[in-house]
Amino acid sequence: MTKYSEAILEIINTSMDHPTAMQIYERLQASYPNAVLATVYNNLQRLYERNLIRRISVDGMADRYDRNTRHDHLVCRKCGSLKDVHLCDLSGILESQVDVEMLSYDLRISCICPRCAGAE
Amino acid sequence: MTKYSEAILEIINTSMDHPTAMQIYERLQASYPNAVLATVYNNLQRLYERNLIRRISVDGMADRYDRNTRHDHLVCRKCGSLKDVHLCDLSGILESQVDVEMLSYDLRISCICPRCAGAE
DNA sequence: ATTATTTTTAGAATCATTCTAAAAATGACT
DNA sequence: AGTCATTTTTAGAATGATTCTAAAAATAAT
Repeated sequence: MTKYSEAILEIINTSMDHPTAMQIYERLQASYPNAVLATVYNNLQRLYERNLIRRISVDGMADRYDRNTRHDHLVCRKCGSLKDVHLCDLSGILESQVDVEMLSYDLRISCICPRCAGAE
Repeated sequence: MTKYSEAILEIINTSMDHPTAMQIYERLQASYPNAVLATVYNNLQRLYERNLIRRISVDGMADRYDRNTRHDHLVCRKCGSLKDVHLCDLSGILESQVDVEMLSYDLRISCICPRCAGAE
């Protein structure tokens, strides 16, 4: 764990808003003004491979990063915004239905967020 | 529904391999050799908005498209390959736990595909 | 038929992300 | 504390999927 890894992991673990690489980069500037965007990407990739963070890809938008805690997401079908939601753990149910080793699962519920619903 | 919409929807509905826009474009060439890639993107976008097809974004790869039937996916954590899997319908369970209108849900099970598991 | 709307086209533009190669930092082992 | 190997950082270029633009064509509406 280098200082950048630590700092980036910390940012993700304390952010509630599913930041993009760019947003993480901006937040990192506060403590490391000389860090470079490529470093953020490098570290995000490594943290992801080590399974320390989650990555959420929604079409058309930059990937977003999230703490690796058990929770699910509401995804707005219009604007792509994410919201955490804590549903029951489905691991057991799913594991019994799948014949490969399940590393994790990702559940996204598609909906229209209040903001988009309001803007009709 | 224009001829391109129809043809592209048909391609997606009869493809079992989660094709990318480029692959759909290539397959479309068989019946419409003059069609253009932008047309494929335009139509994919429209079909998606009309909820006639599914779109699957996995980080780092081109989006893939899929029939809009109830099924879930195994996603290889290494190579990103997709495989259909038919798990029980969770709509009921989920709907009761969420306080917004659920349009649909997307469940991905992360695993290592046989090919990647073999290549150690 | 005329007008309005939607779709297609070609190519440029965008933009997130990855790549490259060199420099720096770190770690391992004497 | 010195050498060698490995990992990380850096700057900037390159990539590549997707979107945008503006004009032409097709389609639908009146």
